Amino acid sequence: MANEKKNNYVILGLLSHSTMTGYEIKKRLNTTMRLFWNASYGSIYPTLQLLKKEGHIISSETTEKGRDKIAYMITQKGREYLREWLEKPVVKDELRYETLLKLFFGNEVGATITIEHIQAFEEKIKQELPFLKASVAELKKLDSEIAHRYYMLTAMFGVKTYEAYLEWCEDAKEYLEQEEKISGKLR
Amino acid sequence: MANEKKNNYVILGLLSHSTMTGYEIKKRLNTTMRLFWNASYGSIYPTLQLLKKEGHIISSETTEKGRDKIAYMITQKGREYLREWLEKPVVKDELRYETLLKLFFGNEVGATITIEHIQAFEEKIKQELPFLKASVAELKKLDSEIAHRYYMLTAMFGVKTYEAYLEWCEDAKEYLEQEEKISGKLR
DNA sequence: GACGTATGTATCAATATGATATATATTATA
DNA sequence: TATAATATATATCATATTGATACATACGTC
Repeated sequence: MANEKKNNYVILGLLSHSTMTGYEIKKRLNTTMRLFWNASYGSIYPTLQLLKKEGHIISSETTEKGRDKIAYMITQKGREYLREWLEKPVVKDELRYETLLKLFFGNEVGATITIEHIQAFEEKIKQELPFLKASVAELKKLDSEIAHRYYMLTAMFGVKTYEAYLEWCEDAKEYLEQEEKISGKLR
Repeated sequence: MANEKKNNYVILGLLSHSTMTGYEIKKRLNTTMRLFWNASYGSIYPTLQLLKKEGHIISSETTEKGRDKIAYMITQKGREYLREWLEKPVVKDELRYETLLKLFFGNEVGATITIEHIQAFEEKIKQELPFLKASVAELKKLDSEIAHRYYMLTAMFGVKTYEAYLEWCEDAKEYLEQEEKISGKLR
């Protein structure tokens, strides 16, 4: 098996929820899904064209007030292709924390700079957490609509992990501040 | 600015710790760093050749018992190049949870299959967590060696997040099992 | 009327993956 | 003691993906 082209499934998945344009797909990835996936325009538009050629989706072009837009809809064939993949076990979760990478090599630049990286990470998480919590609260109200319950799972995941991140940030900063004192004394 | 070529820094970072072969670099990524980064042979070997050409590393070839190996060592220039990057703020942490992706589209295949994905995720985490905890315990003993303290930070991160993952797995399964009952009744 | 932001589609060089090929060394197993 | 499996070691390549950029219209606001 060659390279898997996950984008096929990401796009089909979103189109299984509703008809969308490429632009709207990107917006979903940047909002609802930002916690666990991303894809660039450079992969979205070509993939849409391929999926269409393969009969997994169909398109309908409209001109709204002078601006062209192409909305895509999943076909039965596309739905089956998606399901096949969804039923297969997960191959690999792929995490690339640039923050942790810089931390891991932190000895090269010292505790002060490393603490700054942790601080920046903490601030970003603190900023996003309230929105995640608001999502969970709102989704709770829509509990009876089964489709929303799968979104809920990912939002719950976000809250749990983000809270763990924040706990770690405090621990990590404290741990490094000890070092700063030690190496400060030695100098 | 074009594409950043993070592999440059990953490799230089590892070589800042000690002299290594390409194979050893890959092994580190698969073990110590697996929690937060990965890179393939297909990028490691070409990058080593490029870094050498740019004077960021030097190589020494040896033939040990008929098997060739090329060990790479970081230069002063390489160290400065690495430091420059380490001092810059983090651009973006990139998380691609295939598990969450399949969950998010779970409505297409239903609760039973989705629970299986959660179960598989949980088992993987449960298997790895003890090793992470053992790392933390061992690194605690080496506390006085400052270089190890940065590794410790990432191991601590692993323990905190993995424990959060496990809590979420229980919540998520319970949440979905409710649905199974509901839709079971409706059928 | 000008400026910034949002909607919308598209392309491309640079980068990275995953598979595969090729060899030798070491360890386990029959 | 053969032999199979696994570990060490380097390398290449088709395919996938990013990040940047280009182009154009629409809308809000100062």
